Amino acid sequence: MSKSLEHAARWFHALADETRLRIVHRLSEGEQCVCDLTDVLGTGQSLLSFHLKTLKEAGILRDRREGRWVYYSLNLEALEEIEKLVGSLKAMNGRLQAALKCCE
Amino acid sequence: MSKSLEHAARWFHALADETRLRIVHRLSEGEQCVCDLTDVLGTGQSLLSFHLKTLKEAGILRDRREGRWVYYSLNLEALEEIEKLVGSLKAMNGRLQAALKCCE
DNA sequence: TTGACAAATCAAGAAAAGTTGATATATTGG
DNA sequence: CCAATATATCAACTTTTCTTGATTTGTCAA
Repeated sequence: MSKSLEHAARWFHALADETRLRIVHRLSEGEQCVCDLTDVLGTGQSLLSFHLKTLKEAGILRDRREGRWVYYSLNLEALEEIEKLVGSLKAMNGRLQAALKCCE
Repeated sequence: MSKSLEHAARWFHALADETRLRIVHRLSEGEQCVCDLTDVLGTGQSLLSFHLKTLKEAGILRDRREGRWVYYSLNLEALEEIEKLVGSLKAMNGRLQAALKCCE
């Protein structure tokens, strides 16, 4: 755990922003090119680029260039790891609860 | 989803810090009083208080006063919701993949 | 090759979050 | 009630992150 803390924190930080969550949600429908994501933000293109970079560097998105366009998609492995991590945080606690329940 | 985005972002933000993850990890062993958590941080007590507050306000921790001491514990429901949320982000994508696989 | 479009990068400023030390509040034991 | 201990809050400061507009890079089509 201790070594992966930094990594985990980076994951959560990447998800800790409404706009980025909106992007991830959009991409959960499947791969999309940047140009199709522009409407997610009311504002400038550079900001979208910034958020995409943040998510990509955290390992949550992958990108792929195809001619003029760049396509982004979710990295499902990362999301799975995050899901497991969250699960593991409550896991031990749950076990303790269960253990206590049996001894009431 | 759209209405809960802000809430979700607050959850992830609360978890987007190594120290707070360390606290959560500690608490996954069960409820602990603040005084037992002081060693999680190398530094001052007010900082610990700040991080606990951040986690509590995000709904991830509960607190309970018992005499002079305040005990913090995980809010398992919140962690479960977070886990489900992360799962749902990859879910549709997974379904699409599965759907495609069957038609190869 | 040039012009047009997609996307990334950069620099500068604004906003938010983290950190620190000092002080306040609450509770209990003496 | 007073002194001691646990925890929270506050104000000031530092650091990080977000946002914007301008510039750059890459790719294609004419």
